[in-house]
Order: sequence, then structure tokens, then C-alpha cells
Amino acid sequence: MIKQELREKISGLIELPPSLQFTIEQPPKHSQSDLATNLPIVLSRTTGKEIKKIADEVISKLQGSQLVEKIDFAAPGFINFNISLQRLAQELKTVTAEDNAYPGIDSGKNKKVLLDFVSANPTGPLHIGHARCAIIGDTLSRIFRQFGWETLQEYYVNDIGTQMDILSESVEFRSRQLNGEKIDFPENAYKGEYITEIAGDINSKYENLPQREEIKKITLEKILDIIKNDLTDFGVNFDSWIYESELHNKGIVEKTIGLLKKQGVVYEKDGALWFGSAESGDEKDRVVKRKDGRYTYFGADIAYHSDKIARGFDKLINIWGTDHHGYVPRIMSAIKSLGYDENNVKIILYQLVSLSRNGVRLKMSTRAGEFITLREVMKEIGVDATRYFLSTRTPESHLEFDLELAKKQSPENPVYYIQYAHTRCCGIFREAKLEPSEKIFSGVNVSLLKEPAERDLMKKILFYPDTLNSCINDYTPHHITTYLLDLAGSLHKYYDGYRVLGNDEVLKISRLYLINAVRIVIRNGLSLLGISAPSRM
RNA sequence: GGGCCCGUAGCUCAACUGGAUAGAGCGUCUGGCUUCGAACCAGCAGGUUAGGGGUUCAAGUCCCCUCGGGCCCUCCA
Repeated sequence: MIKQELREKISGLIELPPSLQFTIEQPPKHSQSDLATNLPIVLSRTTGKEIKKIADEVISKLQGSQLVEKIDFAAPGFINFNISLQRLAQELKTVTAEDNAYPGIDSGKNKKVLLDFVSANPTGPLHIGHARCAIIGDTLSRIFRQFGWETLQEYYVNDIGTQMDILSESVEFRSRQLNGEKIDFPENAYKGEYITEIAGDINSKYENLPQREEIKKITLEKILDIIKNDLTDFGVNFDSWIYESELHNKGIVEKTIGLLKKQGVVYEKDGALWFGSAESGDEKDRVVKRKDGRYTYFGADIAYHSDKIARGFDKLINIWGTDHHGYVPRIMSAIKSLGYDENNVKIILYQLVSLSRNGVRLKMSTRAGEFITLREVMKEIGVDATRYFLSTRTPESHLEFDLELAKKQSPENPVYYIQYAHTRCCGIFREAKLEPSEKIFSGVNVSLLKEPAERDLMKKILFYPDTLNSCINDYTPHHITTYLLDLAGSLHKYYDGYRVLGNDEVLKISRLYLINAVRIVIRNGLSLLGISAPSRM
């Protein structure tokens, strides 16, 4: 990663206070350089040394470096760098060699991360809000894996509790109605069409209506099938499905709460058991076991986290809608009480999606059966465009999803702009009747790639690993989409301005070498987003 | 009433966590296919970063106030 390289290089040249924070960043366009640091400014502040003197010292020590060239001072106290052709060429070589595996960074080697996401109550098909969560989790997993992490994608199924009771009641009523009984459908019941379908299925399979518990089991299974199919077709695969009921049945809930009680962080009051979360930042203490003896959702969730911790992960990631933000302090408090380092827990909060059609806000209620399913969106907009749309915003941004707009814009969707850049790269090789291979690139001469557009492409390729690194650090996939759009733009510009398949054989091969690297990076980037990279469109 | 998040071009969003002259796509307008695919390129226009104050070499980014939008304040999940 180029920024890290430069940072280490500078740190090795000059004595720095150990905790000094300085930036390595991409400077604005007008600076005409590739990288910049604010080191002189910040170092001057702590040491009192003159800014210009610091800069001169760093600049003189970097002369002759194989990493950077054209090193300049810039007011009010930056140093600007250009990356050497040698370093740019080195990256092209790495890309070509590693191909599908690029970038082969193993910073996460021997580390395990568990991502718990979607985990929607199994009361109906997934909608666009769940899809946003699915995309954030799935894409982050892919990036973690790229960096060598072992990932586990887990879906926590809330298969007990009030919602499940109402759900099975809803199915039962629909079954009886279908059987000709004249009964009123309960006001608070689930009214979606899938309820009627499940009810119909049950009626056709059973002579007599099964018991409520049996109905619940059948309904849960059917709905989980729907959810699993939706996710699979959306390109999101879970490794593990864990059921709340099992945590109870295996006694994990009871054991965990018992342990906390022994520690003294769980206590009895008003006939219920409380967890003392107020002590570490929560508004108040929370009930984990009700007066009637049943554990709360929170009580079971503590057990779930205890179970996750026991399975031995270096990092736990939870992805929740912001409607759960009030829940964060109590679960973090619980995690601390369980003896797990809270710094290894990341709770990503994403803003809910508001759905509209032609600017008219649509209510999204699973209960009322009024919602657009993910399935419908995939069908109308397509998986690639939907995934792109959901990847391209930061999780904390409010997201307005207008169906008509999305449909209308889909032929103009930026995702096609990126994919088209990829097909153009493939098209050149088709036209040249060549397959990319080390053999055809043996006569490459990178120093022939001296057009500004070529340098621009090489530079952007070099920044790809840093882009992925930002995604990991910020826990968001959206940097990739911004990056790919930029890279695709550079490719299109180059394609329009220069001919790759010219008469000069060495130049041709060298340009093909560059085009091939662009092709690999675009394809690998799209792959991390779960988006296809077609060779023809 | 208390708390969290958001407000950036006509629209949808970026801006590398405090850096330099705030950038893309879409839309509008003007040009460009006899040449590796025009699902493209070049150019024009579009901004007091909701508004006001503060912190400092430097603020879209941090602090305070106001306005507007979303969400949460269950022995629900």
C-alpha cells in the first residue's frame, strides 16, 4: 500500500516524536502531484523548528529515492511527491502476476472475524432496507477475505417471542378462512400475501389444522426458505444460521445470566433480573429475565454474544439499523462484563432506507403487508445495479430509493459505465487476438508509457490496495465504487485518445500490458462488490 | 421533554476523519463515430457546503445556537 510505504520511508529518515500524527494523502489536482504530507506543519508545532527547515531536511534526505521523485515544498507547509515510474511499473508487474488474487495482502492472516448481519425477524420476505444491510455485510466480508481474514457470516434468527406468536396466529387464521370459516382477521396480524400462500400450503398438506406450535414451525421454515433464496439470488451467502431458541434449549442463556449474577452485575429487583448497564454508560439498567420467568430479547442476546466470544474471534462485527442505536450501550456494557475487549467489537449502524415511487413515499410495513420486496427490486432493477446503488453510499447517509427513478436511470447507471470500461479492455484483446499471459508480455517496455493518460492509469492502479484498506478502516464498501468510477473514467478517456493496437509492436505490447492491469483491477473490484464484470455487453 | 444521525450543484451522492482552488454521475446545452464497441469522449452552465457564531496556520469536517428531515426513549423484538 503506497501510503503506508511512504509513511514508513519518511519515518525512517527523520526523528519523530512517537505519537506524532501526520497525514499521507492525495493532494488536490492543481498541485500536480500524487501524494502529500503535512509533516512539516505538525512537526513544527511540537518541536518548534521552522516549517521550511523541516521540509528541506526531509526533501534532501529523499533525493535519489526509488519510491518518489519531484519532491516539492508547498505553502503553508506541505511536501508534495510524485511517484517514480519504477514504483508504478512494479505495481503493474504485481497486478499481472497475481491476477485474480490481486492485491495479495495478508494483513489479516490467521485472524478471524464474525459478521452478524441482516438477522431480520423471520416474519416475511426481505425488503430493500434489509438489502442495504446485506450488501454492507457481504461486501465487507469479501474485503476482509481479500486481506487474508477468515470470515464467518452469521444470521441470528429470532425464532421465538411475540412476533413469532402473532405470525403463526396470522397463518392459522388465514388457514381457517381458506377452509370456509367466517372469522375476522385480527387487527395486528401479518397481512402479506405470503401468509395466505403458506396457509394454503398447510391446508393442502394436512387433513386437520395442526396445533399452533406445529404451524409456527412450518411457517418459520417456509419464511426462512424465502429469505435464504432471496439472499442467494442477491449474491449474499451466510455460513451460519443460529437460532435464538437453541440458545435457550441448550441452557446457554441461563448459564450466561447465572455467570453474570455471580459477578454481581446481574441483580434481582421487583421480581425480575436486571443487568447493571447504567454503570457503563447506558441510561438505565435493563431487564434480562422478566417477572414471569421468561428471558428478554436482551437476555438472550447477551448469551448469543457470549457464545460468539467463546467461539474465538479476533473481531466481532454487528450491522444494525440506526433504529437500534439506543441498544448499543447496553450490549457493549454486556460484552465488557463478559470479559471481551470492547475494542474488538464494531457495531456498524446504517440509516434506514426510505422507499418511494415517483417521489411519493411508500410506507414499509411487514405487518400490514405493504412493502416492496427485495425480490421485486432485483427483478425491476437487476442485481448488479441494485448492489451498486446500495454500495455507493456511506452507511450513515439517509438513502432515498425511488423505484421509478432507479428504473429510469438504470440504463445510465454508473455501474454500466464501469462494466463498459471492463468490456472495452476485453474488446482490445479480442481485436488483437491475444490472451493475456506472461509470455506475450515478455517484451514490455514500461518507459514507453509516457502519455499523461497512461501515467494517470498507472497511478490509479497503484491506489487500489489503499482504497480497500480505507474500506476496512471505515467499515464501509463505498470507497470502492467511487474508486472504480474514477478508474473507469480514466480508461474511457485513454481509450478515446490513444490507440492501443498500433504499428509499433513494443508500444502495442506495453499498452496491452497496462490495459490488462486495468482490466484485472476493475474485475477484482467489481467482484468484491458482488457485481459481474462482463467481457461483452 | 431527553438522546442519536443527517442537511453539499436541478437530482443522486463523494470529499481519504482538520488540509491546499469542494469533486463525480445523471439531467440541460454545444461539438465529436470510415479508425481497438459512441453503454464513450471533449467543452459550457450549475455552490455563501441549511443559517448564524466560535476554536486555528487551516473548517463541508470540531464546539455552541437556530431551522428542517429521520430514528430511538418497553419486564417489544
